[in-house]
Amino acid sequence: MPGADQLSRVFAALADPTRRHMVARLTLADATVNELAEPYDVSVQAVSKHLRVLEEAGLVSRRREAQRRPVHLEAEVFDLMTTWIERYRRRAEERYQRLDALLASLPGEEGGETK
Amino acid sequence: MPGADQLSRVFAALADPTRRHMVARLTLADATVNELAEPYDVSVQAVSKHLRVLEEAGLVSRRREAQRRPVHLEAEVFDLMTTWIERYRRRAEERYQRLDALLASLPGEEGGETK
DNA sequence: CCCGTGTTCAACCAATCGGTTGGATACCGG
DNA sequence: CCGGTATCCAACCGATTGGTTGAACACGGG
Repeated sequence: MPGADQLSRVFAALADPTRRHMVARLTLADATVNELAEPYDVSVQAVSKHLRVLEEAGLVSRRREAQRRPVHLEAEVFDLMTTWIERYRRRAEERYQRLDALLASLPGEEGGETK
Repeated sequence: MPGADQLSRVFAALADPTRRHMVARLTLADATVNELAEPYDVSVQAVSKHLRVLEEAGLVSRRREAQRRPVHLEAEVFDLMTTWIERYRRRAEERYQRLDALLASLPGEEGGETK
């Protein structure tokens, strides 16, 4: 969507299985729109639209090469997601550790809610 | 999307900044719908809808506790994403290494830049 | 028991999405 | 310059999204 931040765009782009599949294919080699369209039974224009979504998310770039416009994966954008995910995963794990410590320090049966 | 796979659901769920913010908050502590709704100027029903999206993605669960229904983060689902991401990031990196090796082995004039 | 608080369900709405078809546009080879 | 191939832009369509409001449901405490 228009004013969306890049992280939202990246997640949204990868929410579509067709686009994930294209990204997977592009880890092997750059490809043209027609090559990318071949495995699916949708129109080339639909694939072109998917590529625009991936491009606006910063996941791919296109260069001009004669009539062709090969698509190239920009894998660094993955870091944006992993940074976000790892940050909160770490926080969640720390929370579990605190909870475990609390439970371990409790003397007995059930007890006093300290909140 | 009804028939979507879980990976698509997780990516789609996190494509919304409000939902990402809720997930971030839930790494600190479980919370009720009303507590989660408080920071935003949308209706409680809208927040309830967001929670349903997160729940269908497997990112949160809800238990019943008197009248309240506290929401709990299920952080393991993050692994689904990191597995996917790391798999293709690795492939992309391997591809770069092959490309570098190829370039290094070329009898080239310019560019023997080994970095 | 029933009132109030917390949450969900249902209908509706505008905007967006993923797809289509049809018509530009860009570039190369003859 | 002209034709062909590759790609994009524009208009349209049905389904989904994120939001609204209003009513229903589920409990626990006086």
